[in-house]
Amino acid sequence: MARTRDALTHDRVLQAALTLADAEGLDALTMRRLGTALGVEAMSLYRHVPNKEALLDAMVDVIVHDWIDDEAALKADWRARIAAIMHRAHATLLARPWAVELVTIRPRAGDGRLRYAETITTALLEAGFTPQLAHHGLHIVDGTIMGFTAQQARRPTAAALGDSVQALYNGDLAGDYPGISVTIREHHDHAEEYSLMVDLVIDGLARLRDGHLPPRTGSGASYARSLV
Amino acid sequence: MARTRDALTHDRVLQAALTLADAEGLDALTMRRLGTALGVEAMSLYRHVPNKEALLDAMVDVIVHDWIDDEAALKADWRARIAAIMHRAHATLLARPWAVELVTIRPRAGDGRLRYAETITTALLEAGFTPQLAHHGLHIVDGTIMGFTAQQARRPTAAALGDSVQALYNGDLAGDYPGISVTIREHHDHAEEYSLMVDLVIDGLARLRDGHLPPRTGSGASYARSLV
DNA sequence: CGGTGTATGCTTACGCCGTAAACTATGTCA
DNA sequence: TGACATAGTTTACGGCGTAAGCATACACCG
Repeated sequence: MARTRDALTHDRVLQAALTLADAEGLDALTMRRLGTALGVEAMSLYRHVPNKEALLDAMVDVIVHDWIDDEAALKADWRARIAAIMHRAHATLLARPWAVELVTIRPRAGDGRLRYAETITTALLEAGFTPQLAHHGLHIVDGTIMGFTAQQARRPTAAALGDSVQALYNGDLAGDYPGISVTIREHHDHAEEYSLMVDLVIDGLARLRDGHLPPRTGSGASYARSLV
Repeated sequence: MARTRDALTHDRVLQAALTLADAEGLDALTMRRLGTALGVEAMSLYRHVPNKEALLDAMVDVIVHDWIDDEAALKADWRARIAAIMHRAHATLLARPWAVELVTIRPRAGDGRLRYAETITTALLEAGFTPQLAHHGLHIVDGTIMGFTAQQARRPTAAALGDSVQALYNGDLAGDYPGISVTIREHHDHAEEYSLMVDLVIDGLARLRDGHLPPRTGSGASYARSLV
């Protein structure tokens, strides 16, 4: 049945997978359902994708690549460049909350992820960071994107978040948790908060580059030891 | 068969789940295998746990609670207090890499997580942060823990990381990715890098409290728009 | 001491999942 | 025309989470 028309391709499978995940979440992305979405049996997909893992990795790569897909922004000053990537990543992930899980966990690096890392690294190197500090910087930027976004993407599901959080809003637990009972009602603009963090991180990087070491609190080794 | 001896309890199930995940990873944690580990059929577990999701949530709560389980450290100066929590969290998660996936994704907040949030929040409030800033601060700290740790926990699996990273080390891709080809060989001490980030974040928080706003790069709204 | 109610764990079964293996139908080119 | 490669199908297997109903053994009461 090698029809020429409507032939399946790796890319059609990949796009359909993204669409399905967008529409119904990651749990709905099964090989059978993906097949159905493409009008095809599940096993047919295996002609174009070695296994589901590889498909997920490819999805990650598409998403991460998108973060640096803005030529205009990438010509600016290093701060603006990195800010652009961070904001784009944030927006992408909030639009596709299911992707957070994939992006934060999957280790396999395809071209998209490498290019993303490359873009940040060269921005830092060109801005006068030492290779060592650029390396740290990449991890700092990457970690900030993942951590912040994971956390904010976690929130929207707050409808089904657990009674405790409801109770907190009602002030019912003010005795047990006085601090968060106060702060939980604070005005909360995700974008604004993220923006603050982005600028804080970029400013921190600049200060590091210029030799302003933050006051050290300790190496952490003692805390690690206290776990045993 | 309500034996008095060796009776199953919620806590025994929970502990066994943690042990199994520690020993063989999260994929190995199935209800059947967990039952076997406890010398019991899978369905017996459901007398003590409503479903697997709830078990995973309970595991998360144990882990997060552990982050603030250090009374000595929690009496110190606010910087040291937050640093202690962050380092403890990092150490815990690196020791239990499988937990990263759970902790970063699961939204349901039990007592452990609430108490963790409470501890950080009150530390900040006591240190003179406004409720608004304390709220941001909690998210900043939490995001940093998750993001950084997820990333570092991702690395160790680098053995099975993909040929591209191997190639990078060999310098084979220096043409395509000149920046990371240079920086990837940088000396890399996870603990030291994390320490740097912790201090950078805490210093950033202090500066925020004291009114030193970092130079703003933009609200991010434009990048969000550029996605459409 | 014997009977009974109830908590605890077991058995069976269902509908999902990812995917291995073998098969069939199609289009290509000699 | 006929052989071959390619694309999609069929069938099947072992594993998953868990619903439903059953069996057992203890705790308590008379």
